[in-house]
Amino acid sequence: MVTQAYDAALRPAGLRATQFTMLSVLAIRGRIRQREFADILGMDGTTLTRNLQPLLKNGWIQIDREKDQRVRLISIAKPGRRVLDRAVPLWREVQSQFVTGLGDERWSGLLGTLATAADIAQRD
Amino acid sequence: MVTQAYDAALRPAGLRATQFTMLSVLAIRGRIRQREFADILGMDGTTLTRNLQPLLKNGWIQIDREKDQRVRLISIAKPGRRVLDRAVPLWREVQSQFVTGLGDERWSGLLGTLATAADIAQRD
DNA sequence: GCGCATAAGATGTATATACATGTTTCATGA
DNA sequence: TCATGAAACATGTATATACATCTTATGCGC
Repeated sequence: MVTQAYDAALRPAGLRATQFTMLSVLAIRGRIRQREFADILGMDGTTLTRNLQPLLKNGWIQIDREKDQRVRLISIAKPGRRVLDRAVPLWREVQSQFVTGLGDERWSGLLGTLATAADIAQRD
Repeated sequence: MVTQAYDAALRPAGLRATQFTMLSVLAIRGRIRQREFADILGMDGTTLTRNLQPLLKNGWIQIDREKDQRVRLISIAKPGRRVLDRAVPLWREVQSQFVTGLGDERWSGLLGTLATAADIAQRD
């Protein structure tokens, strides 16, 4: 339900929640190896390979090689920055609805609890 | 990451987390209308239509009609109960890892916070 | 009883997700 | 130097997810 709310809020910008997250990471981190990108997103490597396709198709990202020909370097392209800029206010709006609705206490508690849950999930 | 942990734990039983949830609801609630089933799961109606297919293919559920020919009544079938029975101990194991790892305090806090988040998500 | 709005599902299309496995490239030890 | 194992990524296949739209069946007003 939460993902549906974020998807609905971002729809006017033409972005899904996953795509918004991916472009945001690229905007903040700059050019990054595909492998490291998958780790940051907590996403299986093969999932990332598929999820890059819509972004590439729209010209929102760029993929380069380095000396090591196995590695792909992912970066956000100018059209990607434009669509991200249009999406950020929409994201802020829905984000603030959740933060305000939950209150600072429960909001920060949620972040901490989910981080711990992710740790537990990776222990196995 | 959490879903991946549940999927991995349930794999020996041949169930995905979503399928475990669906069969559990059917086991508890008995025969139920497809529409109401979707509401309980917080799942779009068309998503439920697709998600029923693997369960049907495996003979785990049964679909009946009632007087109103538009309505489909979903119920768990015997093979579904068997696979669910095998899966429950696996689910308990991974479930207890999260509950124990988080502690009762944060666990119950998480349940309450997520319920509120779902309310907020549905307000729009 | 008829027409029409509505309810319940199904279908077309697109994205998201991951496991098993395949391919290419690199590093490393004999 | 060369075989071999490992790293990085892609592909085959299956499931999960939802929006737009379609089909079919009901209910309701007149």
